[in-house]
Amino acid sequence: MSTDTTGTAPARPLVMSDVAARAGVSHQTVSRVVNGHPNVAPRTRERVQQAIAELGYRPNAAARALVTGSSRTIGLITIDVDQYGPAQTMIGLEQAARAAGYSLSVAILDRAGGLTIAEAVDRFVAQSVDAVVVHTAELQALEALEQVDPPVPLVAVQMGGEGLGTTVTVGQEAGAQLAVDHLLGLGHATVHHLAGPSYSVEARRRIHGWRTALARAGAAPGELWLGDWWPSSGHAVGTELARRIRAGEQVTAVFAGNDQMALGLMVALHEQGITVPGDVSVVGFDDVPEAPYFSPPLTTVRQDFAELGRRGVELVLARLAGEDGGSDQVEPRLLVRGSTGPVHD
Amino acid sequence: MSTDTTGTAPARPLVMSDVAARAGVSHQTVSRVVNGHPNVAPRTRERVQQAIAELGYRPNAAARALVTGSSRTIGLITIDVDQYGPAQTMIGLEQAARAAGYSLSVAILDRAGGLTIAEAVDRFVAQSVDAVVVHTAELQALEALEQVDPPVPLVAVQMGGEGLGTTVTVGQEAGAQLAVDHLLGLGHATVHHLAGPSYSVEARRRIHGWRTALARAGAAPGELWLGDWWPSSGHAVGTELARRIRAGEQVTAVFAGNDQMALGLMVALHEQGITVPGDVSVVGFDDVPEAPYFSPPLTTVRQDFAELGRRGVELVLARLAGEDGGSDQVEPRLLVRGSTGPVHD
DNA sequence: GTCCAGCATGTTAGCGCTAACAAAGGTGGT
DNA sequence: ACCACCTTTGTTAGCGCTAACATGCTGGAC
Repeated sequence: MSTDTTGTAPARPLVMSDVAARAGVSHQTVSRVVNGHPNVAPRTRERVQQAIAELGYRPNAAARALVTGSSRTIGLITIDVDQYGPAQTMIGLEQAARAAGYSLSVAILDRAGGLTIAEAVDRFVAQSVDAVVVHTAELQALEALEQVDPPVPLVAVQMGGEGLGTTVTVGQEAGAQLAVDHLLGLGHATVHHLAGPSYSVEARRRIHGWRTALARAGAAPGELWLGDWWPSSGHAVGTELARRIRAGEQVTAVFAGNDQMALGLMVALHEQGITVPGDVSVVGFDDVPEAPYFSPPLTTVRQDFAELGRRGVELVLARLAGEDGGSDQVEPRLLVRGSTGPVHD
Repeated sequence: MSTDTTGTAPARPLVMSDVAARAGVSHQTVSRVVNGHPNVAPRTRERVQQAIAELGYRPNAAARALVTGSSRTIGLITIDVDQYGPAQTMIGLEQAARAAGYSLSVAILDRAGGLTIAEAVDRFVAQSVDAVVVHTAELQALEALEQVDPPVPLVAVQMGGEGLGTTVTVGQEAGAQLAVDHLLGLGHATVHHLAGPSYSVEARRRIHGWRTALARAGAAPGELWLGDWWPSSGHAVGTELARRIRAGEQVTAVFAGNDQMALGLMVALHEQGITVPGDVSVVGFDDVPEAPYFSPPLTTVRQDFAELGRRGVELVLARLAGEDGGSDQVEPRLLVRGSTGPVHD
């Protein structure tokens, strides 16, 4: 791919003075061209650029990082990238970062505690990253984060914490409200909630939004169950729920904390002879690509995960430019499909 | 998290000579301790380590990279991390890399061509990464890769290409064979295949495995359809297939190239009144976490994606240690669930 | 006791780059 | 014609670290 007029691959890596020699200038002039400094004569600039192209020269990032103190790298601390949402956010982040000339270094936390947030931040600082983005909704991580005071900007994405400075979040409360209002609008007396695990800040905020929306509408409080985001937990809750419905309890609407739990729930209800949306309406959260192909197709609240990542980078750049950046929020929206319908009595 | 007996956060970043001064030794001795060199007196070593701990010193990675030419970073070029498999592989890679003391820098290709493989490799080389791992099954990327000759080890993961040097792959042919044999064993006359897109090397290898398995068993050749990995393409094929079945065609077994297409296919068949596995048996590929909760639960071929990532790092380390490493393969296995059954006539 | 091996530690140079300063050349106002 | 000033280019120093070499010391062989 690289133009190489000499015909041979350079054994020794090229350095700035190789380019300088070829262009007949000093290495400093090459540096000025590479970094786009203004005071270079157009003809000189052109000659240097040609030498760079002919040689296929690339500046050494380590040397540059050493002298400038900046590596043009953003460190991303994330978790659960095997889930659709976090993966999408990472994609959004990487692309926005690259567009701004930064590369992305990634540390993946695991619940087993192989790496703590503080360690990850520490590693990134030693790596001279220019900023750290933390993408997690874990309460524990959030608490740990408050202890950390890195010498570089730190931006939190999808965490609902207070006192954390720069943060981008999805409007979880608004999303929950959308789901609840939709179900109440269909005539359901109340809405029950299958929430994500208690260590998740997102889950907590959805619970809060759900409670608030019910209260605001004057509906009876619903029941709360906790899952772990995965289909199996939805399945377990669904099995128990079906038993209670057959025993005569009135449960007609469930708002699940994510699509995967909604899936498990619907399958369990179906296995037990409860129909969706005939007997029970179900709303999910996320809008994973499979959601339209569940049986029935899932009504859900879409989060724009990639946008979250892009906004995260925007905040990073703002902080790097010395601005405050403040905090930002991405708004979710409701997609009505086949898993919700009016109450049948 | 860091011990800080001075009580104040250091404004100026700590350098090696700060530690040296505190421990009463030269900066070189500190360097020796940090790098675990043998010829340091135990008492001196201890004193230095204590100074490091007290000060919270971390060596500057850029300076080290500059002088050693190694950044202890592995560059990962990947694609489709929003799919379960690639995301899992990335997790496996990151954890294995971190365990070996390397950090991971990530570049995400997109089909829109925002970044080419050659550019990504180039960027990583300029970043002084110690090795590059490419994780993609795109034919185009594979071809581009053959043009690239980076000055660092390059390991390909999940690409079935030849002439690419060090490679880790999942045994796609073996996986396809498992699926076909299972279906033939249930009495199906032949097996049709809903494959992934033609730019995918994995898809091609599964097609090859499927053809071979049918031929080896003496079964009639099946029909081939191409999808794009996503549920919607499976749905389109399923709709057409149902029409033909109702028109009297004999189609009783389909092997789908991944679980998501199998999902779309099953939903379409169901919508058209064709039962699974009563009328048609379906086998998927991947074993995504949702697969047991499809209707019916999906029989599928599990790939151990995380293992793929770990093996990739093993090969990188072998190459870095000067060994050949050769190539490696991870074997898939069949999980029989509810979407396959005997033929009904 | 002498000598040299071998260990512990210090000193120096330099990785490739950018920042700061220095020098040379050109321009325009008077 | 002269000087002030700006533009262009070059020279030098140093970022924080490791490698290579230098030094001083201890201890066993003879």
